[in-house]
Amino acid sequence: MHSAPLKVGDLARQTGLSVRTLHYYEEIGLLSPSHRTASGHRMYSAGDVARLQQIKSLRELGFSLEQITACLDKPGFSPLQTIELHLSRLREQIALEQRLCARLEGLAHVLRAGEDVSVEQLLQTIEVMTMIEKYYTPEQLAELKQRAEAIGPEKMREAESAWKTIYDDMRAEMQNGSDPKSEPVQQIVKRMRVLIDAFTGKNPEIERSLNRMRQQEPAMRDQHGMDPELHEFIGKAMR
Amino acid sequence: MHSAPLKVGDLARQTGLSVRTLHYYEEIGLLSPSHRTASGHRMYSAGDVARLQQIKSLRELGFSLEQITACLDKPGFSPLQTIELHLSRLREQIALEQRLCARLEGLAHVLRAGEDVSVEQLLQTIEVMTMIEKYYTPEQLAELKQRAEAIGPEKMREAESAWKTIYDDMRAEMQNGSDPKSEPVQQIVKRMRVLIDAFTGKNPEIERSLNRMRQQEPAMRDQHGMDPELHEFIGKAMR
DNA sequence: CTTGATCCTCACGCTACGTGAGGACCTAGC
DNA sequence: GCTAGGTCCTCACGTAGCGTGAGGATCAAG
Repeated sequence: MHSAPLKVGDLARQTGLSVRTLHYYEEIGLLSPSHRTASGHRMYSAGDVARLQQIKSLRELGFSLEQITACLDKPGFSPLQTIELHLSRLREQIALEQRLCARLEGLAHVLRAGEDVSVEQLLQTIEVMTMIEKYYTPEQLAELKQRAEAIGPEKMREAESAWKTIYDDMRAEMQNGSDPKSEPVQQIVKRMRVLIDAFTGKNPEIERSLNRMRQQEPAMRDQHGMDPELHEFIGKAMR
Repeated sequence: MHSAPLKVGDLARQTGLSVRTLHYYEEIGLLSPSHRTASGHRMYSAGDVARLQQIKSLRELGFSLEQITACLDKPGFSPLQTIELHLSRLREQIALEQRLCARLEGLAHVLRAGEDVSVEQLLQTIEVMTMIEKYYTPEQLAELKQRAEAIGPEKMREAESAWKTIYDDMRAEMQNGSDPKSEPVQQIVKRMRVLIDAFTGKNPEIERSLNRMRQQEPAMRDQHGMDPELHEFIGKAMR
């Protein structure tokens, strides 16, 4: 009536584990076969198989072999507490990975937009992203992301090139020796206003964050071929 | 103008890494200090520091040290593809962990309901849960879960005890020798119907799954003190 | 009796470092 | 010049959960 004891290979096939795994489980005292033949071959009884099933169940729940050993061998063991601890850690890890996922998605998005995906481009994008995350609150970032999706990628590229022409025009005015308060310069400032409002959504908090970042991060300016004099000139023009 | 080279301890403090980590990065050829003193002390230049910053950025994105080495040292390297691969694996892992989380939550929920949280209780609950997951499709499980939440835990416990009295009453009828088709037995069947409908939500798919499980899993019956004769009797009564 | 499958133990490999051990070097104060 | 405390060096073992051989014994079938 009782099933015959199994050899390692048979048990391995039956459970889908490897022979090495069963050896290891014995090595750490988690599952020892209840019998050995005279020649030293392991013989697993039905009870051993049942225990292995339990081990597999607990493994699928993500417990470590050490925890499983404690759970199965210590008599007064509280599983609920262990599970809750395990759960809290798992939830934390998921939250962490989701944040990471969001960052990677953003990164992939940016890289897909530009065609050159060199390592330098990657590293600079990362740098910009971490910098951005430093200056904006998570809520602001969510708002920015939402607005970016509403606007669409073509409009984003248009804005990108609009900034370039604005900088070119500004530089031309500066090299002409124009007064920052003069009419043609103020016209360019109006074009900047439109773009900035499109970016910030006229949210004053976001505009403050943007200004803080522009002031404190010299690396940001280099991106668009911005030099200190031009920066100074634009600063005057915007007042 | 250029910053002085740093010793390991200084670099470690500056980056928040450990000295051992920096030693290790050199060991695997990821970051070697560009100079050593005559006595063998490592001296990290500003360029080394910059490279370390890049390494840190890529590490925060979850890349392995081997991937980072490849990324930084091979000239023709496509980051986008790597990131997308990384992303897909990460998303898969998150999905896996979320399923695991749901299972652990269900487990914790069941364990909190009953007061005895012994290891046997835990293992039996796991067994029942995996069995349930085998017979119902994920959509059906979601439906069941939703209904369970709508009903609330007290009603669940009421249903639990209602089942017990139904089994008791049925057993009494059986031991009285009643005909399964007789009026009092059919009254009990009606009470069963109500409970089953409450569980299945009158969804015929779910009822089919339930019947399949009841037929194929003898272990399920033992839970409520069900024996083969009683099972047989109830089967006749329900036709 | 041979042959191929299976079994045994031993032992190194993997990741990304932590944690000493034992000894050389550096800087400050005396 | 000497000492003391801090910092540096290399070497080497430990982690979790096995994978992957090496080299040899045992088993079941023909």
